[in-house]
Amino acid sequence: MTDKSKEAAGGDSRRPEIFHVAARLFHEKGFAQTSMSDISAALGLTKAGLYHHILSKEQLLLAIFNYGLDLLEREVVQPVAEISDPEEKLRRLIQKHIQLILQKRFHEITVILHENRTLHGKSLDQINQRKKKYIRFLENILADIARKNPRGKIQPKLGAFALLGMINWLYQWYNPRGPVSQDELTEQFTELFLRGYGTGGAASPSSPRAAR
Amino acid sequence: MTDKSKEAAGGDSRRPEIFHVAARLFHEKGFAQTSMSDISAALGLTKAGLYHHILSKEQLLLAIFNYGLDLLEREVVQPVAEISDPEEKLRRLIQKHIQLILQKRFHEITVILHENRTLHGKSLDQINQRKKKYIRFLENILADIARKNPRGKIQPKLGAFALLGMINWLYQWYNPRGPVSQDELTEQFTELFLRGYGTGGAASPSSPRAAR
Amino acid sequence: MTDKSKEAAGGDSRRPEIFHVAARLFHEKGFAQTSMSDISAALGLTKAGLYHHILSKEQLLLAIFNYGLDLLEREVVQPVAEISDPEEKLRRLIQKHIQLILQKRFHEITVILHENRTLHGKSLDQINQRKKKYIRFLENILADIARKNPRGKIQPKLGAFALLGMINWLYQWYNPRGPVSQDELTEQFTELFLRGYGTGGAASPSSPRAAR
Amino acid sequence: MTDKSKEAAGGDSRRPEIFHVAARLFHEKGFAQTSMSDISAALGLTKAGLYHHILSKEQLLLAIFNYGLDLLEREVVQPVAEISDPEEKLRRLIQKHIQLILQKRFHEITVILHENRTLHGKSLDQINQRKKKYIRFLENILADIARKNPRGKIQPKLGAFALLGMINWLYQWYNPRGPVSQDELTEQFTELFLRGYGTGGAASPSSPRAAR
DNA sequence: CATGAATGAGTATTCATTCAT
DNA sequence: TATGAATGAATACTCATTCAT
Repeated sequence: MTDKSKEAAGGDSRRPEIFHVAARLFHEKGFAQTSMSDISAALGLTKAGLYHHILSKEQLLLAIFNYGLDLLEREVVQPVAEISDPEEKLRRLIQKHIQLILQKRFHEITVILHENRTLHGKSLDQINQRKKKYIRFLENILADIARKNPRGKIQPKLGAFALLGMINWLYQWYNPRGPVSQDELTEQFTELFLRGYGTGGAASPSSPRAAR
Repeated sequence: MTDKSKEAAGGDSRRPEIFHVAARLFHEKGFAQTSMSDISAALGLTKAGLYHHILSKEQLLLAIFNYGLDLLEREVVQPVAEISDPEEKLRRLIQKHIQLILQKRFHEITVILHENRTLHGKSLDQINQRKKKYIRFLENILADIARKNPRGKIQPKLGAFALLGMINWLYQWYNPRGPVSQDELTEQFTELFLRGYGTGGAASPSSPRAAR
Repeated sequence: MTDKSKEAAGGDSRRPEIFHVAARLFHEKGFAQTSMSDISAALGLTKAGLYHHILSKEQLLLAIFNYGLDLLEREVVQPVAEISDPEEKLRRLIQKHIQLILQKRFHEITVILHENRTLHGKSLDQINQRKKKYIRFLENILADIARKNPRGKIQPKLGAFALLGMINWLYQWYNPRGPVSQDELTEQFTELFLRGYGTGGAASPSSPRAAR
Repeated sequence: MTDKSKEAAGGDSRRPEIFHVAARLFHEKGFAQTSMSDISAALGLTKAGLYHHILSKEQLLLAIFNYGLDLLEREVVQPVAEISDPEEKLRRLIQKHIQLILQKRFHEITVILHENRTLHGKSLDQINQRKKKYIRFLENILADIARKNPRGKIQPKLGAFALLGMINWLYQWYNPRGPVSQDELTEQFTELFLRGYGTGGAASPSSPRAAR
């Protein structure tokens, strides 16, 4: 509220730009290999100028983490939560999660995935809690499906981590300008996971369009 | 014989120990956040003493990468290559790859998975070639299965990366002292992927025992 | 304006002081034996503070070289170039060159003479070109004299290097507070070289006064 | 006399080779930039092996200095001392000194000229005394000439340093494979200096042959 | 004689951060 | 807001030298 509002979101219009540029650099070179000089230069600021907007390098990383997790909640969790059918929920979650990783604020998400061991103490705890919340959200969907469909033998927890592994690993290899389109990718990953988990193998009516 | 023996494998009995300790530290703190002082202290050496055995921090990382990829070839590729039935090949690869990540030289493998953007130039090229060789090995198995079993609709390339994502992501969450045993994990991941990829869902005769 | 102003000349008022102090230390102890710590301490700065003004030790040396060669051009070449009579040109060059070595920015010039093998690559090429330009300037004067005065049998090139050796060697032995005054030195070196090269031995009207 | 005779010359046949190789490296890269590793590698020894022959890097440099000054005395001073005519003495000294610098043990002599500020304390004093002895030897010759030939007005001390400057500077620029032969160089430098100093300008009967 | 292993002190350089202006 | 100057602590790496074997 006061002028010292570096931590609060209010009144600093350059902060989203700073987060995004920093996230891009953290993604490209790694957090430890990116200097505050790199970031300020990429922003057209001096080092001291950058410090007018942020408190420290670690707080900057924390802000990026929270920004990325905000996106995850807004772009994946919220739309999915509004759906009632569990299988349809899962289909949509896969589609939206892939979409998030591949298109929206790619760098912020990648930093979350890669700079796992970088945060410490309270910051780390806070982030881990938000991550766990998402995992439980996914686990619950899988448990609902399993209840309706006793054919499957996969534990929801293992299914959840398998699915997250499949999707999160994308940042290590998937090239959006390569031969596999995002729609194709989404369709095949959905098919692979749903059939593997023991849910109806046929493609659902909600055929994946990369809804934007 | 000369000082150059740092590059050759011969006659430096402390090198394996150095690799393992360094790999553990790189895994725990990250490559960039681990100082040569950390490594030498963990080895009970001075910094200069450590440099008697290695050429540079980057060469040390490269050596660890190659050591880990040697393990992958010896412990996963070679045993699997001797099998003839494609589906049996895949089952064994999943089992052996999980085993490698969870038990054998855990740190070396984790460093390979995590410190992707750290190497540069020729070292990076060399490592990437070895990685691609493994991916092609897995793709070929999947293609063989698809040929025998036209029911599946998953492209071998996407299947390969999905499987690698599932398994490699383990290092981010799996706790060997947690409630899920390694056998259980192996069984469920095998079931999930094989059924999802479109191969016979019934458990095969080679029920997974974490063969040691 | 940006951090890049290290390379440009503008707006860093401490740079001349830094050059001079560094040149003094390089002269006294040699480039390799002078540490950046020595230089920063002599300037009343920390090491990191020194690096705020310069890019590297090698760039610092290069800057000193160029500064010294600037002096040579301003204090020797330009005044001499305005004279028309070749013999008078030579007398003035000897006087001015001795003056430069013994009085003006002694250290900068000495570093140029002594730290010959220290620069590398492009920096070395650039400096060598500037040096060669001066040698050709002197050679041309000697060639002009030889044309007018066919008595002499000394090749201009050998004459030039002999003269440069005589004068540049001064930094190895001449003590300004010793029994030989700078005027006396100038007079005798002029006499020795002109008579030896085969030009009129009588003292010229421009009797050497160490003009300041 | 005992086995500890590292300092004495006796009983270590590899020492001359070591001196020469070290002198070459000191000349090429400078004393401070040459590591004991460089030297031992160039000799095909280990570092510790090198230390069986020498006491320290500084003692090694001192030994090279003394070796070079031994050469100067043997190859220049002794032959010249046997001549009686002063002018002939001077001619021969010029010829022999140039010869020493350009052919015989080039590196040892160059190190003496260049690594002036490197020695300290007693070693420096000892070397400086030997150097001064040579300068006085040359000064005496010039004084003898001046006594016979009152035409000259150059002080012997200044003449001596001028001549040493001309000749010693050769190591900075003269290329033995260039267009100027060593005989030509010797002849022209002799002519230049003798005429300049005020001694008979005509070439003497002892025309310079690069006596080997 | 020779060596592999080791070291204490030092080197140039970088970095996140601060502060007077 | 912004900056130029500055810093304390750290970083990867090197070096001359020693010593048990």
